[in-house]
Amino acid sequence: MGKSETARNPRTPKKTSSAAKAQARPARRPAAARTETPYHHGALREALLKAAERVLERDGLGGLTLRAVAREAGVSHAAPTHHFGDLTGLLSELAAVGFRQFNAAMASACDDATTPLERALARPKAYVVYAQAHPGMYGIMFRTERLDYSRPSLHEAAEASFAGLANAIGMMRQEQISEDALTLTQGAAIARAWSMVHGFTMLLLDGRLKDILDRLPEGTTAERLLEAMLTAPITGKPTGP
Amino acid sequence: MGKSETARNPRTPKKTSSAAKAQARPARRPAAARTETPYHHGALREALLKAAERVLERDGLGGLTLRAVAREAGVSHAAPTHHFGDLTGLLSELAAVGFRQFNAAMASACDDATTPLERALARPKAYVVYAQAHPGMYGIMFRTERLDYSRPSLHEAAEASFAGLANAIGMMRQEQISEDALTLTQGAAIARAWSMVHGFTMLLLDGRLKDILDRLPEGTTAERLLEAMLTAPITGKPTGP
DNA sequence: TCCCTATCTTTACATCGTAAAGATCAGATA
DNA sequence: TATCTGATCTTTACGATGTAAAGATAGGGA
Repeated sequence: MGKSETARNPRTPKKTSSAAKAQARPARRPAAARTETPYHHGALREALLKAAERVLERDGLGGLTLRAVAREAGVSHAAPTHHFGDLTGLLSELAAVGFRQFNAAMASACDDATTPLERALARPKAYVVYAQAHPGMYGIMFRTERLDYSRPSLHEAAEASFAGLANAIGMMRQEQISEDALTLTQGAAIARAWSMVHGFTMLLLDGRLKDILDRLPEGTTAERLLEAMLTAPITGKPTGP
Repeated sequence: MGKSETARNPRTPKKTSSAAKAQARPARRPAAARTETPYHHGALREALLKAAERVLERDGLGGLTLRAVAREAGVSHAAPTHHFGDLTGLLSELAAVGFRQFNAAMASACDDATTPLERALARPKAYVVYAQAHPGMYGIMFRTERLDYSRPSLHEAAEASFAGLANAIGMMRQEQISEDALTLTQGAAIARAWSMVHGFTMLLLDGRLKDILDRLPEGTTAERLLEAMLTAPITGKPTGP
């Protein structure tokens, strides 16, 4: 507290004497042996992303700033610029990390399912479980407006996420989902599944389902409500509000 | 461009001479006759909310700052503080305005419906139409994290919105929705309807449904997709080719 | 050995939210 | 009528943020 913006291992700022140089850091830095970061970090990009994840979990979306991330990584506040350009760049790369985590969680959940009902519910449940476990990351992925989907890493990760969803819907409907054309029914099925789970998750994270949950039978959990929501019988009429 | 933060009708800053006073503004301000704002605005609170709405439509969520709103209203940057406390206060009151607009649009749309199918689809369609017409306001209502629901105006407006939704579900299911208790089936129906429409809207506004829409038959609109999404059975086998 | 380029730091600036103190006005009070 | 008081608005100030630009430093090839 009270430290002036940067707190590295103190280094002589002006002197370029090679003696001080040799004393201050290892002569050659033998491939990730030192934990003390020298002037050139070596893997600052990854370090910044991990620092950003820590800041996000600790301080939430509002606390995730370029300077806070740089502070957490122990570098100057302008260091991230060289690796991510601007805040949008950092957020986009972080969102890409999130999408990859997310996709991995999905794939893992689907592998564990055996019965058809389990296979149908595994994905949406994993979706909500991930969001609840990483609300900050989910916010980066789906709440932030400052994302640049033209960045290849983010584009690919998000695309993979969508492809996984479309594929799951196709599996459930026992038909092949074409890459370049969809019937209205297919599109509606995908949009419905995605909208339902995504909407449920956002409302849940925003605390807007609290009123409903409180009025449900004692001890009804969000997962149980999700399950009921997904498996409810058709009432005969359209399902809109 | 380049004006130094505040631009009111120029006023003598130090002189308190009553002659200059009489010249600079009307003697009594006869109940909203002058458009030139005197020192005491008279209705600054409402003026700030309208200014905020303009800024939101013009510059989007990212451009909506306390200082921008004050600028738009033609007052000093600290003037909003007295009426809204802080940024959270302004956003919350603006969100309340949005919820009231939203509720009015819903009610109006339901009134126009005649057939049962129309009655079922009127609300979700109006929901999406409102969000598309006022994406900034929808963002304030559902995307912002800085909202204070303990403020009565926001709490009531949002509560009314939810009550309208629950009521519509009750009407459709032809049963009374109790105020203090819900069956799991009822809760699931409400959560499903809300999640579906809210999720669809967010995905649509974020441009995430663009891929789907592009792959659908030529000229399929978002509304048509929404309709198909709402009128098709939830689970089951493919109903078409 | 020397220079070149990528990487990181320092410095600077405009903008933002917020707090505090000063200016101004409307109406009550005398 | 004159003064006082509280509400309203402005001015000033401060720390934090994103971003640009210039300086410092290393690593690797000429």
